[in-house]
Amino acid sequence: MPRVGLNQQTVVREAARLADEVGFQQLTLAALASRLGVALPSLYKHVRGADALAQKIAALATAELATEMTAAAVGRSGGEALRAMADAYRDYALRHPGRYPATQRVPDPADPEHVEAGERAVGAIVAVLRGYGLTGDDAVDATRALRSALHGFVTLEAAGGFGLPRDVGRSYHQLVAGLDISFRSWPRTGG
Amino acid sequence: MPRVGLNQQTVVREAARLADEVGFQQLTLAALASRLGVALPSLYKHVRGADALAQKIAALATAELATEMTAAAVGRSGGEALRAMADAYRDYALRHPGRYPATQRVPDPADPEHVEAGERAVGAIVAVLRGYGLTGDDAVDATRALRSALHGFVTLEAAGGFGLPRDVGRSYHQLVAGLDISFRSWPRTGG
DNA sequence: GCCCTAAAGCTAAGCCACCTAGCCAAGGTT
DNA sequence: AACCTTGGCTAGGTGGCTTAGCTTTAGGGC
Repeated sequence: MPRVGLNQQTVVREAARLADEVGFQQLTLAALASRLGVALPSLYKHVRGADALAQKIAALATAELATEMTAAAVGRSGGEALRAMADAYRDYALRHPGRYPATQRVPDPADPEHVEAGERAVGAIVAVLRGYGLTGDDAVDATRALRSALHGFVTLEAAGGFGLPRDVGRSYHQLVAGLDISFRSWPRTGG
Repeated sequence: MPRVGLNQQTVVREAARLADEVGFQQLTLAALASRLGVALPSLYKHVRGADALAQKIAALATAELATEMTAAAVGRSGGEALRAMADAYRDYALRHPGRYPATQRVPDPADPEHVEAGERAVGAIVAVLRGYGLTGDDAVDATRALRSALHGFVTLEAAGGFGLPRDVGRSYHQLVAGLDISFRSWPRTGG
């Protein structure tokens, strides 16, 4: 039996690719194993199990998303930064329909890379909000609002929740424009 | 073998109750059957299978949510209606953590009650937006924004995505306040 | 160059979920 | 009373995930 030469990274990357094709929920160890040219139990040499694999995909996807959000916002500020970051966010979700849902998994404290990726993602948002003068509790509230709006939108879009013919991209831009207005007039609690 | 006297409604209602206890994803036909005092295959006399059951729970939950949203908005308008409806929305999600995710399933065209429930839910939102003078394409965009924001928030909240100690209810109220501001200054495209 | 060992692969087997087939009894209808 | 619909059942099959335990590869030390 010739060795395929897998390691955790190759397994997780291929799993992420497969998830993008078939959907995160439909990702199965059996399909992944056959894709990698290996019998199913062999995967356990590289990954602890299905849940651990999901967590690793989450760490990967969160890191990728954080990187793209950060890249979009760099060199911009205020509404421009917000729009660029929001576009990058939706872009990622559309390009990676399988990985995206994984990004919402709460980071595993036992996985430093996952934790760090989550912090980078939130950090990107906080940096943009600072451009609106939002800090402290205000920034926490605004971060939650921004995450909710973007996540909710791309989730509903992916689920086919927007049935009407109205262009979805336009709706997204309106949503982001609304966030811009909200953040500019966000009530300052001084927290 | 004494008959238990099940029918589709009792099965679906108990399934919804069970989902609220264990989570929508963790709902299993085996657990439901044992809860109903019946062997697993007997459920198939009332429900076509696991997916059909999920769809029926979705129809039930969507109808309940639509009713509560409508009730909250009745007799109110503008920001007051928006806040009441948003509170009802989050309330429902918190009270019914198992049913809530089902409400995001796109209505089954073959199930008139499901379709009608979905229309009532959207109708409640549209009615509130009319109080802001939003109609046509503007209303479509605003509906999508509102759904995204509320759904995203309660989803992240349920997933434990809000780690910081900052009070979640306050953040939600800020989010809704932001939506109020956005809708008041929503760009009118005259669509 | 040989051997030893860690690790990467394998087969076998068990658990649990969903689903189908086909049987039997309960209970209302004629 | 006989009948037939229907709601329950058992048995059995599929496809997930997982563990146990074996084999062989491949690399490092002598």
